[in-house]
Amino acid sequence: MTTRARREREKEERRQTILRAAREVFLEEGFHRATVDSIAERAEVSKGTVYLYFESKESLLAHLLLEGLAALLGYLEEAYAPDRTLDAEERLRRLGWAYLQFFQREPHYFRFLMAVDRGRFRETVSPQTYRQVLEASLEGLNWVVRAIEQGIEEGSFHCCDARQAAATLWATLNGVLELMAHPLRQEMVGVTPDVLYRTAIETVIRGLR
Amino acid sequence: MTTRARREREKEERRQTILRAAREVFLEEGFHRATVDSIAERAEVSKGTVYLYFESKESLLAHLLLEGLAALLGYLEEAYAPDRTLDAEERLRRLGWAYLQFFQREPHYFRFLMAVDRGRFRETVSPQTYRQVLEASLEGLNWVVRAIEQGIEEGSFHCCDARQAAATLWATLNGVLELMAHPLRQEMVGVTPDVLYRTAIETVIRGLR
DNA sequence: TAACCACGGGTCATATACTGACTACAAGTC
DNA sequence: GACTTGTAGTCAGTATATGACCCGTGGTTA
Repeated sequence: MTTRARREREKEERRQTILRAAREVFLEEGFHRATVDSIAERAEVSKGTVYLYFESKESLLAHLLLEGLAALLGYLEEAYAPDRTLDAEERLRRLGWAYLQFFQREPHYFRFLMAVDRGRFRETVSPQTYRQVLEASLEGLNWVVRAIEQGIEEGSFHCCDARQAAATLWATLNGVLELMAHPLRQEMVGVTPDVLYRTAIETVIRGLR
Repeated sequence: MTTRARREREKEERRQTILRAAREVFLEEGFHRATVDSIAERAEVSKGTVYLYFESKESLLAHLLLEGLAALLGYLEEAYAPDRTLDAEERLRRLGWAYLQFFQREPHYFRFLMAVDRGRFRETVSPQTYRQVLEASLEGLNWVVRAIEQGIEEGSFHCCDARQAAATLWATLNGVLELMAHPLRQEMVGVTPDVLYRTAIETVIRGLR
């Protein structure tokens, strides 16, 4: 039936509407102060409908996080290009660029991931959700780790703890992205954000040689 | 309830989807050959849903016509500006311009009105629908009639049958609009459509003086 | 001419989606 | 420790959508 496709489309749209509303309310109020009623109201549905699409308030949070991370992972995997042969430095540059892309194209997800991962996140969600989020995050970092390990094997990077090095790169880039959101800081630094971003990547790469 | 507004919006959207589908199918197949099943399919709903929103196949046609005419009447009334004082010629120019606007902004309605009003329309619909459509059409023409009568009263137009003059203007403009849809004819004439349109209006007005 | 059949307008019992008043309970307040 | 408040989560009731079906019409064949 032609109808089938349309109905599924509409269902997915409603789901997304609810997720978007939840994201906004969580960002504005924080998870604890946010109420399911206000999410429902923002999404223009009844509370019952929210529970028709998501089993609990926490699962709204989990879906936001996991879908955001899934999107990021998509960007990273494509950048890494596992089935192409690229040298380690090239891979790192591409991964860094992908992260910037994610930041620019999915600003909501990015902001949300950043906002959630501070404060008492561990106590907020079930151990299960916590584990899933942790695993997805690690999976992201792993693309970077893999590129660095490749560089060590190839002899172009000096020997070091790859995970630690990956974390350094990640933290560095976060710092630059954070700066992008603050015009004042940007002006203080006096460099356009993308030059700064590129410089940051190159600096870390040089440090790894 | 916040929900209320959204639900009414969605209902109206569905209604419009069905109307649009009906318009397309009627134009492609003609009223008789068109089937309600194919309209439902195009609108991605079941036949039952079509009958939930419209009571019959004919009422689909009637709504398309009457809503199209209502839109046109809106343009005309605004152009005539009953509560402002304008001279007759200015009113005619504005009415002509409004008709062009309608043609450009509501091409679907325009095409549909043109297409339906030939062939065996009278036998196709109930006398009731026929009367309503006729009345709405006359109401449109009446704005033109009124402007011409005003010109006669003011002494700027020579005495004539206002209705007949209005029909002349209308037919003239239809001719130009028809031409607009045919690039070849346009090229033959060698004048840009809006110059032609303006000329046509001015010619008729001059003829009325 | 009569028997048949395919088509398509219109119906309605059923299925799906949505609602919001309600319950239960946790966290504060006196 | 009783009492209030606020909110996560439930469910009986309602609104909306579906498509198998009914039935008349107009065309076809014997």
